[in-house]
Amino acid sequence: MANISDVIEQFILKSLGDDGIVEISRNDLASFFSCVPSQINYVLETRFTMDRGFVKESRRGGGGYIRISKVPINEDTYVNSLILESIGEELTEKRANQILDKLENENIFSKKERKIISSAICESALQMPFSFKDKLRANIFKNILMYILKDKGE
Amino acid sequence: MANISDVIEQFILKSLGDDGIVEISRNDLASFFSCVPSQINYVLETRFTMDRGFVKESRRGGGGYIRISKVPINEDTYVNSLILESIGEELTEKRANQILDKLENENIFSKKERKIISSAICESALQMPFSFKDKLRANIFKNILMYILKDKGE
DNA sequence: ACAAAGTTTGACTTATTTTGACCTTTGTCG
DNA sequence: CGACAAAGGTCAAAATAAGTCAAACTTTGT
Repeated sequence: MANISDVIEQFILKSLGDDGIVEISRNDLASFFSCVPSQINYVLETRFTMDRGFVKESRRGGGGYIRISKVPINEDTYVNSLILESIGEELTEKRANQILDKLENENIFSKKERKIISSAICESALQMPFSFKDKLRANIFKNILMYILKDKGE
Repeated sequence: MANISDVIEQFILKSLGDDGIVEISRNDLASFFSCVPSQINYVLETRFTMDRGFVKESRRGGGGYIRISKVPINEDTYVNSLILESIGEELTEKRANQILDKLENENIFSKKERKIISSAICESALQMPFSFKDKLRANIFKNILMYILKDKGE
């Protein structure tokens, strides 16, 4: 964890209240971590994504803020939207892991199940003599999710 | 044993902690041994293979790393023999399901876990414009098993 | 002596983070 | 209203790191 982005991410995660909401000041955070303000945007863009279940709101000007909220989801709706829209035709490993973060967080998959899935779609699993991996990954992922919808509760 | 690859191999092996995990920086290691960075990849490819019980993860960019974990593959278990001999280079869907039956029977995988795996390696998941599926399936399957070994008990 | 196998090297590629210059929005005060 | 300060936003260049691949070289076995 040697990069500052990860440190800031952890800091923000810890700052989330019980209601899953935190309000930060971009400039304050940046100066607290001695980095440029846009670094904060970078962290928000790469880590507090919709895929991971975060919603961001902000305001500029005096008294400006950035509010980050972790949104609760409806399992069926969420899984459905992953299959139908969110994943699409191609899926990078990074994004897949973000989605898995969320799915594990929401107890749709256990820790072990999540690891099974990530090891099924990681680079080393999809070793092949040409580049088709993201398509394949999307396909495998959706296939697993379809099963989750189908056999829920079993 | 005077070649640098063997020396680097030994160095990495010694660096493995009690948990069997070590995190290295490719560039640092290369400059420590005065070799080109890709030499490190060569060592990893030839010595820290799945067959020898190693799992590798890495990240590029600032704060990048290569993490090597040793999984207890030397214990003579069913899972080990699957990885080392039984599965081999190619695996049909039928045979995969036979193996999964047994793994579920032995409580290595729950019913749900088993279904996740079978949906990750079934025909429809591995849809692709040519035939390579059995190889891919073997690879994915072994990869999953490696992770199971790696995180056993967690 | 030669072919096969294994090792070394480096040019090129891809991924990720860090930094900074410039832009836009909002609030306040004269 | 208009100027200005206080926030946050955007985007691209630079820096940091790892990955790939093939050519050149070395070792080994027959």
